[in-house]
Amino acid sequence: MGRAPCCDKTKVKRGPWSPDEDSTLIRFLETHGTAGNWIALPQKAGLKRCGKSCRLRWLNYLRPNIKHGNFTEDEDEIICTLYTQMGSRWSLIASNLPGRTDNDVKNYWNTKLKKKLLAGKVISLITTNNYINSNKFPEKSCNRTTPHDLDSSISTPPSPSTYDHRHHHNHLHFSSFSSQPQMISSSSPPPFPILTDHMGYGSSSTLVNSTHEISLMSSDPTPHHFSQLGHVSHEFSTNLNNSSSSIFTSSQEGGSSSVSVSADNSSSLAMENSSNKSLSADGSVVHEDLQGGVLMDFSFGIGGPIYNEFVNSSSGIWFQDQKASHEDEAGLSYCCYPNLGDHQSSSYADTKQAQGLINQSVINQY
DNA sequence: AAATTCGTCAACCGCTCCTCC
DNA sequence: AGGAGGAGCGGTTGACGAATT
Repeated sequence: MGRAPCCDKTKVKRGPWSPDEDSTLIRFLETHGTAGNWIALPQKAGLKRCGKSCRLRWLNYLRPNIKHGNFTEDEDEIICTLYTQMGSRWSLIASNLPGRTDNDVKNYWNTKLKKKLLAGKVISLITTNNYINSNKFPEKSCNRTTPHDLDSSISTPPSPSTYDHRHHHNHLHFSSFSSQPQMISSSSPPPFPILTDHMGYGSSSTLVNSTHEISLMSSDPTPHHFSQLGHVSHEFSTNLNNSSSSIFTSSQEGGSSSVSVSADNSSSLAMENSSNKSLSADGSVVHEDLQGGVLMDFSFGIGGPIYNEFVNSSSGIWFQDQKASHEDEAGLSYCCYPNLGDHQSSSYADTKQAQGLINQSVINQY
């Protein structure tokens, strides 16, 4: 037997509030206050609303000194800092931002700040890693995020009791497949840049090894079997000892993506995409010089921009498509597992195959 | 120009927390 | 101590305008 609902849902009005309702609520609250009982308030005020709805309307919209929109850089910073420290405790975070409501902060985080931070973090992460000149693979690790843990790829806030600030310094933290987030520091220097692109529908990837050779890998139609392509129809350079080399691949939608890899001592990678529209709206990062990191895939032609994918070579990062454009693509995720040797995959057409492969490999190897 | 997709955000839902009796 | 019920919270939904195809 469940708990009785707070009001009769069939007898209360729902949906957007009218100006009349707003003024009725404001007048009542200014005169009487809540009298410590929101549930009884609508009846007293003459509103055909649920008490909870009244409370929400007042707290999030009508009460004095509410600020809407236009979060400042300072506020961004506060939100990011507090989110890192305490997670999605929106009311607590909002209490540090005068005039902001928990709902506002939550919406802002979910719609804008998360993406902004993600892009920034990726740059930050990549900037901290200098791995073109490294020639050793990191220790075995299985740092992964689940497709549902996009937040985790930014930084999974641990529970306050276990959080150790010493480990939170300019590294991404990943949670494993276990339901409980884990703090795993990506302290091992990543080995080599690895990039993948979706040349055609099958999985393909480009692997840059310690001698700066590039291998283009592709899966045949059979899952679990990857083989090195004998040849590729894409122009690429096999010599990264030059100060600058380029790899050209084609995106699925026909636009061509150009990745310039500079393998000189500065260990920088510059990337650009000649198909502007295939960049995500918030993908300005691809125009920046990235230190020792490689952008994976630029976009999929599935009806809209997606988050750009990056890989930190010591840790796979899962990125999830935004809202599915097509039903059967709902919840797609892309993955990269640099620590699994040659097996790289990100093409959405075989995500499930890759996932199966990766999961098996993980079981076998870790 | 119309259709489709995306982004935003107010509002809702259901759960836990807290207080009072 | 424990049960009832209101308050508070965080996740999610859905309407709607904007942007894109």
